[in-house]
Amino acid sequence: MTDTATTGRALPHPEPEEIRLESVLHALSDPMRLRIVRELAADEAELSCSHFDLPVTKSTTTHHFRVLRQSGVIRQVYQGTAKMNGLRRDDLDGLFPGLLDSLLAAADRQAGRLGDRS
Amino acid sequence: MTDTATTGRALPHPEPEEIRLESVLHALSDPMRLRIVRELAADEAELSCSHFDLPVTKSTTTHHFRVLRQSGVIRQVYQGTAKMNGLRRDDLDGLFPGLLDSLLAAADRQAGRLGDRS
DNA sequence: ATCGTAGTACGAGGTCTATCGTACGAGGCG
DNA sequence: CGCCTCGTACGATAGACCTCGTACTACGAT
Repeated sequence: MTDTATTGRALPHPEPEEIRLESVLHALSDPMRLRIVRELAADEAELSCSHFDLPVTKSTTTHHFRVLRQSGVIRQVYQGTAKMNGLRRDDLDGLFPGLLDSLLAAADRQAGRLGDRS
Repeated sequence: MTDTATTGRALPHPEPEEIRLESVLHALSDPMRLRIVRELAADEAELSCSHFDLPVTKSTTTHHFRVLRQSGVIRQVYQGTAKMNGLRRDDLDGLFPGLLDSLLAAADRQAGRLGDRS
């Protein structure tokens, strides 16, 4: 009641020890999902799914967010009808120190090189 | 003639500027290929395909090495009937500084955590 | 020249993936 | 309540991917 948290029910997330590097890399190997993660990292805040303006349908968007969540890259929480998404920075840094930053830096670098102005 | 290099013909490799982060991540998201890359990094030398004792057939092995080469992760050179494989450390470090080391460290960490003794 | 070894090519099978469309559920707001 | 928005679920489709087996090439050694 005095809880500021979620209204809806919970979503299944992998425990840190269940997160597999291969799954994380696979999740990030899709351009759409890498783009989502970059935006999430840039804003440094929880963002709703609808905040993203992806060139795919809603169904496909749901699919990509689910892949990211099930691989352990993001955390999703219902907040009313919206679903807030946040990077699992702490968990990933604990498991693979420095990896996330390197990946994000690599993505930034490539985006700059290719002229994909953020 | 005074060339110490290859006997056979050349294999197509992507130029550094053609290497895409997504392709690299996809290449490394397969357990068999990640294993190959880890061995390659550990030995710090060029290894022949047959040096690897993978639990798949020769055809499949060829396939995985091709994926790694085409994504820009390894360099392959014919040397007689053997094909020598080497990590493209310099090119990758130039494109994505620190990424390869982070990835290898992450893989090592996970292998240790899961008891996959090297 | 003959054989053996290293690796390729090609095709097939089965699985997984990305995408879509439509129909549905849950929550906020008039 | 009725409606709109956010997101899900399910089914379908087309393409990619991993795996294999068999037939083949290239090189080196006997």
